[in-house]
Amino acid sequence: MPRFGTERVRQPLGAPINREFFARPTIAVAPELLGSLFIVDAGGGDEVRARIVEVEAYLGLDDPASHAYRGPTKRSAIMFGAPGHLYVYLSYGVHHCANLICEPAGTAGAVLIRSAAVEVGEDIVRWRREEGGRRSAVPSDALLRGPGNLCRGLGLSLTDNGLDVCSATSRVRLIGARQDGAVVTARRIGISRAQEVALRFCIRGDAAVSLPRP
DNA sequence: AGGCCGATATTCT
DNA sequence: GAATATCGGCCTT
Repeated sequence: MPRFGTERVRQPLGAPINREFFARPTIAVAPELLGSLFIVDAGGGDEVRARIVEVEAYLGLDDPASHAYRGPTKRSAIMFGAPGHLYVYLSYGVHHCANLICEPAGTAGAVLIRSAAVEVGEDIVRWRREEGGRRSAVPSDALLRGPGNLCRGLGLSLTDNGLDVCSATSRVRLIGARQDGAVVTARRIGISRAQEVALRFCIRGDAAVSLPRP
């Protein structure tokens, strides 16, 4: 086994991200997901593609801000399961949040996808974010800004919980891509415990990153 | 530019 | 009963 935090799994550019990539320490996976393309089938042969610009790492039994902190529950058990799967949960009973499971099976960890920039399918996203029966008029950069908005714009909900993003036939997939911008770290958003650790990773200066921008 | 609030599922006290 | 990995609207500086 490689030592914690030192191993490298190089992603073939433009190719699907494989399970080995996710079966590593969450804290190593999180920043390397920046720049990757998140792909969601939209029905009728259409798809939405979005470039990930902001993520947060949520660790396991030693991270008080993680759903896995108190061990597996009905909701959080998936965080202890196989890597490369989607963990979608309902936040405040209203908004969905999407995560990618990391670490080998048996060890908990997940990366929360906080924000992305729409590359393909902007009109589909605008309709998903409709307000008052009309397509959303928010600026393009804000369509998938924030974890709740991201799930709404991509059409992700509890029915997508557990999807294998490493499967070529899955409704939700990922394509690896190198990102050239600088990665900036910051403290995680909206938590009350473990506030001191810098486990939020953003592409510096990207307009699709949520506020407050580091 | 920032504070308070309501909506409300899951989990914890 | 209270807290929470949120968001948009409405209010006050």
